[in-house]
Amino acid sequence: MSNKRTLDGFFKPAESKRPKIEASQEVSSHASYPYPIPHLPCSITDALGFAPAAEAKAINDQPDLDLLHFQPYIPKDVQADLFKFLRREFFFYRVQYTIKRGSIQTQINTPRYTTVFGVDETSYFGVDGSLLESKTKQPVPKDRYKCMPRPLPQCLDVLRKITEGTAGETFNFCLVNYYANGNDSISYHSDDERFLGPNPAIASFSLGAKRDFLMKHKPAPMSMSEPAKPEAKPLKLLLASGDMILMRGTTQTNWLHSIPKRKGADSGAGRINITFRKALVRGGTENYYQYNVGSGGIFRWDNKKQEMVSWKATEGSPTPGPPGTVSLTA
DNA sequence: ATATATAAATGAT
DNA sequence: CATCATTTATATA
Repeated sequence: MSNKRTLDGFFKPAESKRPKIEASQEVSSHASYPYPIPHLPCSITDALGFAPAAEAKAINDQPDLDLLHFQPYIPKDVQADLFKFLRREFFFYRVQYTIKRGSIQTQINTPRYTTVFGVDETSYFGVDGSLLESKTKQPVPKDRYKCMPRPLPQCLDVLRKITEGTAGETFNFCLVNYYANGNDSISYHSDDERFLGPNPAIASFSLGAKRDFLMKHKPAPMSMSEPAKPEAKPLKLLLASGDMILMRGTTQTNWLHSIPKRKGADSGAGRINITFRKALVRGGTENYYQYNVGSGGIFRWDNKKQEMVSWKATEGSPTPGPPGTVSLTA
């Protein structure tokens, strides 16, 4: 289609206003994706060259705590575009399960949307997108994984590389969470799974709505009767769009963190959280895909409804976005 | 089975 | 009422 202005177009201001972000023609495709994911628009990629946009504030004045807070990391002028791009292009899952409370079955909707990319260090993706063994460079046996690992799409891989440079660490996994509103949350936990190794570094990005991030030291193991320890007050950080926190050292083994539910002001706005981490062994891959993808359906952002809607995997109807040339892999 | 994890429910300010 | 801290219930390893 031609970009020449027509008389018709002249009287349609909506047409000229629309493309705020230049659409990228290329996409990341992979057999494990429900549909191809567009590459990052170069306006965003270019701006990311200036990241980190601020020097980090070190937060290490408490026992076993070692973290850096970049406010922001993503340059201000593209932070909103990046948020919208990712929310629009990614496929999400809302893991649900049922439990019995007393006698009544209740359905639990995991209070956030999730999606995940990556594979642990024992494997990597070849240029054609196939999984290879790190050790032998041979194809991994078909039954090695119960899940189907997904390579990072280009748009995340760009961010990954920049983050690796800042952190002085390498990452092979990317977890993406979407907190649709103040009712979405995650309760206190640590990212201290064994498959991450002893002192995992985790880079966590915030985009979209501001949310509180609470951290508290793990309770000391209860010893016999005597020492009732006074629990220290949780540390509260307000995470804004474009911020990044790098958690390292002994932080994960000794601290818990959470995103609590929030009412009021920002409660209607969505927040995307992106974490980069490194899984060392197979178990990490299985775990992450099990708990962040599960077996439920796909959700996508509906710009008209301004909410996540379940996405029908009807044949051949891929992205609402522009069809482009297909790159072989991320 | 003991321990850990997670979200809901409850109680307090 | 919103937030915070604690407890409860269940699941899973």
